[in-house]
Amino acid sequence: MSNSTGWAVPEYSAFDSETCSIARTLALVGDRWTLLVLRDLANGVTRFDDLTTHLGIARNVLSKRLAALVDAELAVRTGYRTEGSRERYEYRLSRAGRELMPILLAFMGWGDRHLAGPQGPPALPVHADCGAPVRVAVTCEAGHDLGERPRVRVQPGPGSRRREG
Amino acid sequence: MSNSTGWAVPEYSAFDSETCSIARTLALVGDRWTLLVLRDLANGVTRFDDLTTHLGIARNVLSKRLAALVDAELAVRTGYRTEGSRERYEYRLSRAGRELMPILLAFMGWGDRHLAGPQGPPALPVHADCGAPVRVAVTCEAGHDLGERPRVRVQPGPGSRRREG
DNA sequence: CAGCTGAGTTCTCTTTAGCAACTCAGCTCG
DNA sequence: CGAGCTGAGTTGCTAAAGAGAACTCAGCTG
Repeated sequence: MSNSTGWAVPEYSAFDSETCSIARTLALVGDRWTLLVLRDLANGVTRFDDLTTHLGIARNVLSKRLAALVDAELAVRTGYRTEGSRERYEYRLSRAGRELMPILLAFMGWGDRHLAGPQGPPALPVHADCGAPVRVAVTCEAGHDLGERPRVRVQPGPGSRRREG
Repeated sequence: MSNSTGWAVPEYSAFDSETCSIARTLALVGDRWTLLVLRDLANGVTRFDDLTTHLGIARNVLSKRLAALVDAELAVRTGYRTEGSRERYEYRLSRAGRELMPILLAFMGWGDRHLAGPQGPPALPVHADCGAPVRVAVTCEAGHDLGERPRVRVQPGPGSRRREG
């Protein structure tokens, strides 16, 4: 397979699409709502009814998404109790779930640069410890900052699988 | 609104969910296939039939996704001609589309860390200029590397909008 | 001019999402 | 005690999106 440059690509298309880490991650969080649910969990909106009203998601769909997140161990369902009420449940990010933050921040960065209105970005993420604005950067092990449109080549890794069929 | 810690969150839920840059970006690329299409475009799989066979996406769905990407100016439809054939079309990432790379690399990094099999990651992204492995990092303007589970607080930005209703 | 190719469109069927109403447990109040 | 409230769901119906296969269509070759 080649492209219009005639330049021989190292046959990316020869490798299985679903084995890719992007595809595998999207299988967990790549539906229409999950990343927004994770965003809200990260921002302290952790209760069922709060999530439905803030997101505008249908209750049955939220129910499924939360169950899937708990199942994938990206979120944890824990009991809480406010006085004068029985025990209720809320959802909090797990360790693995919090490690999705760079993905959310990457989305945020792109949206801020390309989709913000004239007034500027709707939200500003800051380092909780020092208060300085936060950004996502692509760097290489040689110490280069690859900038906004990183020139990246993808090589087959040890876990690569050729496409069947 | 509060959470089980009793700690007063600065009312994230008071702000409109759809105004968020994450939500806006997901509105463009947040369906089941678009990010995988973008991944393939980034890796040189640029033609309709190649995309259908590599991704396993239905042709009508791919058709819609590509049209949406062109419409959003994330991809460009350009003609090419191989000798002995009439002009055909392929899809390439636009400037804005290439700026989505950090998002794809963030997905890849998470998947590599959490979903790779025993053999290791399926693919290795390297800096096209120097060949060194590439990674996504979250940093703050004070120069801190926030690590894998960045402690980030979100403040209302200039373009924030309170939730209606 | 018959057949091939790449790039789609059209049609039917299944899956997922959206919406509204209903359930259910335990709490408070009269 | 029983009525009503609240948060966290479930159930049932409709609407939209995706899967799969067949069909179209333009221009090229033999």
